[in-house]
Amino acid sequence: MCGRTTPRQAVATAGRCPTLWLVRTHELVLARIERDLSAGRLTVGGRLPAERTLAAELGVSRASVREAIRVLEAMGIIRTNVGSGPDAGAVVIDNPAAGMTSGIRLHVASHHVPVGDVVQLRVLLETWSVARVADLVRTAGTDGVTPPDLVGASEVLGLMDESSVTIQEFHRLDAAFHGSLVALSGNVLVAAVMAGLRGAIHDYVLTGSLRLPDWPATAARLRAEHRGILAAVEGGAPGEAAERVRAHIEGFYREAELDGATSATANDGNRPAG
Amino acid sequence: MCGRTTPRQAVATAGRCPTLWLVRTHELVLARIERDLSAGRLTVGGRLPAERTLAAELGVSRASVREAIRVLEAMGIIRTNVGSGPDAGAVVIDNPAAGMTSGIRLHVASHHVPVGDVVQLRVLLETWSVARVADLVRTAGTDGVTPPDLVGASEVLGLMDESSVTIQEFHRLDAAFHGSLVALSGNVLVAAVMAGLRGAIHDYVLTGSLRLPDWPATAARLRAEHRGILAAVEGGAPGEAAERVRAHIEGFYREAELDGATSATANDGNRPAG
DNA sequence: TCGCGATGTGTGGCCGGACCACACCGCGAC
DNA sequence: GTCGCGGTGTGGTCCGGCCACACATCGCGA
Repeated sequence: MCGRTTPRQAVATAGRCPTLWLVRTHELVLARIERDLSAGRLTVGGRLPAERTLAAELGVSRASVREAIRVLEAMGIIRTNVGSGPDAGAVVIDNPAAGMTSGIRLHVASHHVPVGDVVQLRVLLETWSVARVADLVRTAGTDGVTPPDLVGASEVLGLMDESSVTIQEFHRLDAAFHGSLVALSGNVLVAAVMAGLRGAIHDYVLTGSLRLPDWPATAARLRAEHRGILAAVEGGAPGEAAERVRAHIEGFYREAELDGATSATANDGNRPAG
Repeated sequence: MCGRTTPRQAVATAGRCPTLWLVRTHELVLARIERDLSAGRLTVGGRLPAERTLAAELGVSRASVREAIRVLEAMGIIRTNVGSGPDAGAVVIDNPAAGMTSGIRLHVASHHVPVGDVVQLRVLLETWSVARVADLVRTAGTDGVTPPDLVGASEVLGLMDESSVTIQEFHRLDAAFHGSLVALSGNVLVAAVMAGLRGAIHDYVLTGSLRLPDWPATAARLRAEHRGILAAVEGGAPGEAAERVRAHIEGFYREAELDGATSATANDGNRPAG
């Protein structure tokens, strides 16, 4: 036996311990939950069994259950709450962006993923998204496709025009605008990755903005570019929308001097602005 | 005080507990490690302090440290090993794909991210990558750019020609081929996301392949398509390479009947906008 | 009868201590 | 010199406990 005599040892027919059953205990819990998710026994909004219950059911310690729950929480699969009532316990949510955000942020922190790569991927996803949405606008009606609803994005732009918005609020609204456009592309995974990218470098963006010599001027330019992007989308011009988005994003990162060398071509001069 | 009197309580100047210091203990550990990573005190290949040491340093319990370590492990930031020696303990690695894989897989399992969305994103990333690599080939030499090294990809194709490869091996090599092309694009984040996408739906692909009526024929077609993609890349033809990749991926998923409705617009053909 | 405080119950959060298997390291016997 | 064996430090696992929290219930007094 191993690690104290335990119910789990009853499963191992015979012999040594960890290397033999070759999965750590918390992975066993993860597997169980993933199965429940897959089989539909657990759906968004549902609740996991209580930690103590789950531990007893699986014959593992509560500590192992908690480790698994932490992982799921980090992935944006569940959310935990103390207390009692309908919202207490570990409820299944679906927030892929959360996991993306922390994961990417950590890898950026470990200096293995350059900020430039993040920006590059963001440009790729976002140009694709707006092009797609613009194309939906263009083809709407011709084949029964309902046109995408752009009022949300438009309203956000209205809020950004308020002169009282702080830099923080501005970026929050900016995220909302870009996010709503990407969401209209219909691909939830792309939207999640996008949100993750944004979140991962949010601090960089904020500190970069605070360094800008003339934020009001920059903000005004960004507002105008947003209008232009939205107009291109509303006009059903995929190519123009994509190009405007590309210029918008790359321009800002260049101005904020966040265009750190991409892992791509670190050798050729990728610091055009000086 | 709260949760038994503990060193940590000394930090809280006064008052209630969890909601007041509003971060869970393991997040405190995560923050510390992220700081160390960011500051370069912790680099790839380095080792975290022992769990007991870390717990003592931060004034938290070993359980909380372990929860944080589980999260980092799930993200592909660290890898843990028992025993002693240079490889023991929690060593910093950098495997973003691992976190992506499990994260995406879980969200697919929870029925919130359709397989079709995964495929769509894969097509987007991979067409971009091969187009980029092909463009690098095309412009190589003209401005001091060293041409990408395609021998690795070519060798993998050679291995796939062996008649003895099983379906499992075939898909492993297929992943290696696509992975090497994406890696040549130079964007490590794109490569990581790609690997994550592949891993997340690997089981689907495998079972889908086993269902195919005539696997040898399919395999032969896939091999030919790989050759075509590689030729287009080697020939410096971005557009052709991208189109071949798109057809290759979409064709396979359609044949294997894995092109489940995308969350996007299940009605129109999921053409990448344009 | 109605309102409201005290009490009960189930939840996650956290702790400390314990034991195990493992891998290495160095000492001592041969 | 070589071999064997115990010491040491590591993660892996478990147990039992206590706390704060939020809700549900009951009982008491107005």
